[in-house]
Amino acid sequence: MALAERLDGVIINADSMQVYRELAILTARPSPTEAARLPHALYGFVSGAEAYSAGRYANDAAAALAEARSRGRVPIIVGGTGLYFRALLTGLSPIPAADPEVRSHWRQAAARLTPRELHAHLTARDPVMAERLLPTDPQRIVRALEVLETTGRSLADWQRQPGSPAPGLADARRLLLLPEATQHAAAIARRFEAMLGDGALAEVSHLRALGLSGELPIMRALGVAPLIAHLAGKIDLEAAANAAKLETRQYAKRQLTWFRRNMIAWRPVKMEEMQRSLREIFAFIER
RNA sequence: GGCCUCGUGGCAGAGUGGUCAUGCAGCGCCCUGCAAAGGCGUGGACGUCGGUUCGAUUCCGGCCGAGGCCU
Repeated sequence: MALAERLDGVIINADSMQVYRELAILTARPSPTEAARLPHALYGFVSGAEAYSAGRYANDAAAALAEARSRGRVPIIVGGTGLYFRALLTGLSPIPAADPEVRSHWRQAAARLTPRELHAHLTARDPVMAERLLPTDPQRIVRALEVLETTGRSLADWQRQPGSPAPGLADARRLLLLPEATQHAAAIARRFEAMLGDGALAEVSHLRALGLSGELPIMRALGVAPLIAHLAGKIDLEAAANAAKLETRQYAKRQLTWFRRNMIAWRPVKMEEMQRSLREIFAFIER
C-alpha cells in the first residue's frame, strides 16, 4: 500500500486463492476499504464454482499489466503463489488449454482408479512422461494424460518449448518478504483467530451452502475443510481452529521451500522490519 | 495395608526372545495450466534396578509411577 501510494501504482494479485469471490476473509484478501483507497486488480473476480489455473492467471495478469501501463500506473504484484510468479517472470510453455471433456474424463478416472492404475494408462500412451512422473502422483499424471489427448503431443514435448515472460517485467524489482521463523507459528495462530473474529465462520457457512464439489480449489483453501467439519457438528470450534492453524503452518513450510529454491535472487525483507525499512525499500525500487 | 491392571519415540497405538510396526506431528525436499494443490524422503522408543539367557523391549523379581477394586 505504501509503495502503491508513493508510486501511483496498482496492486495486482499473485495469490491463487484471493482470486475467488466467495472467500475474502479466509484468504486475507485486501479489505473493501483498502481496495477503495487504491486500485487493485485480480482480487475476488473468479467464481468458486470454477477451477482457476496458472495458465489463466498468466493471461489475466498480462492484461492487468498492459492496463496499468496504458494508465501510466506502476504495477505492484503481490502474493504468495510461487507458480504464478513463475508464470509471469519466466513464462509457461505455450500449451493449448485442455479440452474440458477430456479433462473431466481423466479427472473422473483419477477418482475411480488407484494412482498406479492411472499411471499404467500413461505408460501405455506416453512412456516418456510416465517415466518422469511418480506412479503415486495422480494430479500430474492426469495433467499429462489430458494434454496428450487434447493436443496429440506429449507434455514432455510441449515443455521443451520455453515460455516467455510477461512484457515489461525484465527489470522488475523483486522483494521477498520473510517471516521471523521463531515467531511464525504464533503469527499464523493470531492471524487465524483474527479471521474468526472477522467472520470467517459465516463466510465458510455461505460457501458451504453453495454445495460446491470438494474437489474444487476454493474448497481446499486453508481452513475451509476444518470449518466445514465444525459447521457440520463433527468437531468443536477449537479443534477446527487448531486444524486450520496446523495446515497453514504446513503450507507455509512448503512455500518457504519453494522460495528458497526459486527466489534466490530476490531481495529478502524481514516482515517485522518492513516498516522500518521502507525508506530503504523505496530506494531499492526507485534506483 | 492387600489384590489386580498398566508403564513403548512429541502424541496415538501394535508387537516380538535375536529382523520392519504403523498413523499423526516434527524435520528435509520436489514442482511448467487445480499450486493455500499434488507428491517424495526421514531421525527418534520400549519407566528403573537386578536376574535368567549366547542374546532381552519381550521371561522372572525388587523399586518407582499411573489407574481400578478391597480394607
